[in-house]
Amino acid sequence: MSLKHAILVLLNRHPGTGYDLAQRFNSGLGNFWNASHQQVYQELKKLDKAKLVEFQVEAQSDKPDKKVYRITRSGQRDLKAWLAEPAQATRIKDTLLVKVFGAQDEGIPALVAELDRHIERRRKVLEKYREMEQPYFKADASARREHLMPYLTLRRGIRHQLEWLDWLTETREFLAENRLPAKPVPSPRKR
Amino acid sequence: MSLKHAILVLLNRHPGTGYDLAQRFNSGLGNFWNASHQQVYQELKKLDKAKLVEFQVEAQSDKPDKKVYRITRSGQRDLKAWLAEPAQATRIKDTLLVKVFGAQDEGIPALVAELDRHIERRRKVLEKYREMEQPYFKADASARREHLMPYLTLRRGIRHQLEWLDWLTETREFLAENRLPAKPVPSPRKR
DNA sequence: ATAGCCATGTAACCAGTTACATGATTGA
DNA sequence: TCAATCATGTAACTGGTTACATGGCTAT
Repeated sequence: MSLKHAILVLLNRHPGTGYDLAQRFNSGLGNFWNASHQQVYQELKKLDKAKLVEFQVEAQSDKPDKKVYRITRSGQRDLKAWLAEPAQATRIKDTLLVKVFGAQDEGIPALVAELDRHIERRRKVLEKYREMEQPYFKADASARREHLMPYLTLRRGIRHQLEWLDWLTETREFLAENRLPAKPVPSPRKR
Repeated sequence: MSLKHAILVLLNRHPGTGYDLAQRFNSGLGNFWNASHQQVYQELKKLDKAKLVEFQVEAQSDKPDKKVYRITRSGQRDLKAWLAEPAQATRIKDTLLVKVFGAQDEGIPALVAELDRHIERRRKVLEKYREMEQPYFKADASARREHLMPYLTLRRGIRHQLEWLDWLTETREFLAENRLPAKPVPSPRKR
């Protein structure tokens, strides 16, 4: 698990409320690590007890009061140590693939429709990522350097969607046209 | 979740023991849906109670007795209904990406070493998948038709490893040489 | 000897999801 | 009036991991 560290990473960039963190988990880092607000609030409580984060209550007249959390020194030490640890490679864990694996003849038309839905969704996500990519190239060198790490992970997201779309469309074709793959997956040659 | 259905999918192909299923979760389907033996035994117990699977005890003199599970009619109905349901698209959830996102200047050399380890591992997995791909192309048309669905998912696995390697190597280069990406991720043109 | 495979399980814990709960402000 | 956004939380449940436990056979 690394919800703990995902939160530390976010607070290390800049302080924020639990609500705010939950929002950030819907974009940026959230594109490859997600958490609900319930989880975030619980985790912040734990992190506070462990003195890895601290907060200040800000009273607001128009909106509810908020607790603005920030990372502590000890939190930064913990984060640094975690970043240096080796991470284990994750496996794919995907329901759609279980369905493709298990599909029977009668289920093929329904599966093709399902693949179409996924193609649609992946296209939209890709579009969103492409829009997120633009500001990086409009920025000057120093801003690019500052946002390099998030941008590198965004590149992973873009590649990931492209790869999905590639597989989804070829698989859709094979099943819809009742054809069999004729060749192994091509290895891209080095540029 | 779909451990329940992953097990039904496996037992629908052919019967097996809990131990056997746990093994199968380390290859084939297991390359994109994993489960430990502890989980499998618990789940089989539940599935048995729900009458979706049944088992027969086979006594063995040399090895411990075993329970061979098979899917029931009602299990097949359940599986069929599940296969027809839409699946939601999964998000990436990956510790390595959190680390890349959160890395600070002092941590870059360690991160490069980490990326190298991941490149090594992904290469090995790819090699394994490439070996798994060969029998498919050595088989005749009817055997290919029979193993089509598992092979299609294997193609996803291969593409996935290729995509990872692509990203890992480019990211490694950017960080090791302290260069910035000069262009957006290229879109592959249609073949 | 020792490690690995076959074969089964329990118990404790941690992570994550869903449902429930409150309450003010703002815009359609 | 209804939905959305800001802001916080609790409770119950489900899924998944780690540790513990047993025990015989086979190959190095």
